[in-house]
Amino acid sequence: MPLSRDRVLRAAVAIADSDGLESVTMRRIGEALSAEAMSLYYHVANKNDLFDGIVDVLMAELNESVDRDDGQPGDWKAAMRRRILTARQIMLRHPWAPRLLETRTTMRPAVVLYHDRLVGLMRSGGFSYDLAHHALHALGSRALGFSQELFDPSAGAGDQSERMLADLADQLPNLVGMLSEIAHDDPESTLGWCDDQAEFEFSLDLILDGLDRLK
Amino acid sequence: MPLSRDRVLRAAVAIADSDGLESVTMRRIGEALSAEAMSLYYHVANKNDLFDGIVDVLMAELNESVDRDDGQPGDWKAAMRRRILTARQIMLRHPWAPRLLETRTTMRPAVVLYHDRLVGLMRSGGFSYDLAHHALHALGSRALGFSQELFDPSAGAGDQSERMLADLADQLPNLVGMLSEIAHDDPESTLGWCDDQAEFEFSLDLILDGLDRLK
DNA sequence: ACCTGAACACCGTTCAAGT
DNA sequence: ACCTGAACACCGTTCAAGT
Repeated sequence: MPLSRDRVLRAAVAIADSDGLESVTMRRIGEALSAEAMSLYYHVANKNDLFDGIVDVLMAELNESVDRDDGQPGDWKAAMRRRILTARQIMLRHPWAPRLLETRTTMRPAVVLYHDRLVGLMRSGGFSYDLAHHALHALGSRALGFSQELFDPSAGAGDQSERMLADLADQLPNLVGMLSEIAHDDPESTLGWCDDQAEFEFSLDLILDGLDRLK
Repeated sequence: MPLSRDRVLRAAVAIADSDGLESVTMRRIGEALSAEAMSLYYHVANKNDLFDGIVDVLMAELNESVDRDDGQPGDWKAAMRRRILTARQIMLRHPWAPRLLETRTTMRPAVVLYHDRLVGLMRSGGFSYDLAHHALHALGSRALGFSQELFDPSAGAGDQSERMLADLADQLPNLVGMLSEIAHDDPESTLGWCDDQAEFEFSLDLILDGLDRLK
C-alpha cells in the first residue's frame, strides 16, 4: 500500500487526536505508516505544508457537519448559532485544532469557504456588507467554535501556581469574592472549573444579540 | 557581571522583540549574555519556566501602564475600555505576546491580578459577581488587549493562497461581494487589510454595551 | 515515480566537573 | 554558589542513491 498525501495527513490527524499536536513529528508519522520520515517529503513539501493539510482535513469534516444543519427552521441568528455550535463540537473532538488554526498564517480555502457561508446567512438576515464584516471580526475564532481560554484548568493548574495564588489571595479581593460566591451557588465550579459550554453560549449570544440590535 | 534570572528574562524578551519568539532559544540567550546555554539552567528551571518568566516581565509592564490610567473620569465602562485599549498597546509593542500567552497553561499571578482589577471595576459599576464572571469569559483574551485573527495579513498571505482563492472566487459569492463593496468604499482595505484597531474597538464596545444592557 | 540511508544543523536538557 | 564541556536524545530537512 503506497503512501499518499491523504494517508500522510490522516495518520498525522490520528496521532494528534491520540497523543497531542507535539507528538506529530515526521519520524512518528513515518513509523505509523511503516515508512521512513524522509519518504513523507515526496507527498508533503515540509512541516508547514503538513500542518496546512491537517487543517484541510479538519475543515472538511467541519464543513460537512455544518452543512448537515442546513434547511432547519429559524432566522439568521438561529442558523448562525447552530452552525457555530456544531463547529464547536468538531473542536471538542480535536482539542489540538484551535491551537493549530491560530498558528496558520496562510488562508486555507476551506476556512474561507466556511466564513463565506456565515456572511451569506447574515446577508439573508438583512445585514449590510459592512456590518457582516464587523461581525466576522467581533466573532473572531468564536465563529469557528472556539475561544481561547487564558486559564486552562484541564491542563492542571499545578501545585506551584496554586500556592502562588494562595499567597496572593489578599491582593485579589474581587476575584476571591467572585469565586467564593460562585462556589457557594455551584459547589462544582471554580474559575478553573467553569461550565465552558454555557460560557461559550453566553458570549456567542451576547455578540449575536448585539449585532441584531445594530442591524 | 553575573547572570541572574532577571537578566536572562530581559535578554529573552529583547530577542523576541527583535527576531520573534521562535528565535528565543537557550543557546541564543546564552550568546546574548556571553554565557553558555547550560548556564541558564542555574537561573531558570527549563524552557517552560523561561516562558513563564517572560510572561511575568510582560505583565509587569502591562500592569504598570494600565495602573497609570487610574483616577481618570468615567464610569466602569469607560474605565474598562481604557484599560483594555492600553493593554492592547503593550501587545502591539510585543507582537509575540498573544501567541505566548495562549500557550501558557499555568496561571501567572500578574495575569490573575490584572483580571482581579477588571472584576473590581465591574463590581463598582453594579455588576453581580455572576455577570462579572460571564463577562470575563465573553471578553476572553480581548480583556488583555488582543483577539486572535484567523487570517494574518501582515504575515503575507503568499502567492500560493492568493492563487487558491482566485480559483475559488466563484464559490465565495458572499465574501467576494463583501470585499468588493468594502474595497469600493475604502480602496485601502481588503479582508487582509482591515483596520485592526477599529475592528478591535467595535468588538470591544459590542461586548461592553451588551453587558451594560444585562446589568 | 516513489522511497531510503547517511548526514547536517539545530534543538532542550543532564550531569559530572571545574572555579 | 555559580558556570561550563561533553554528551544524549530528539528535531526538520537535504540529497545522492537506490528500485
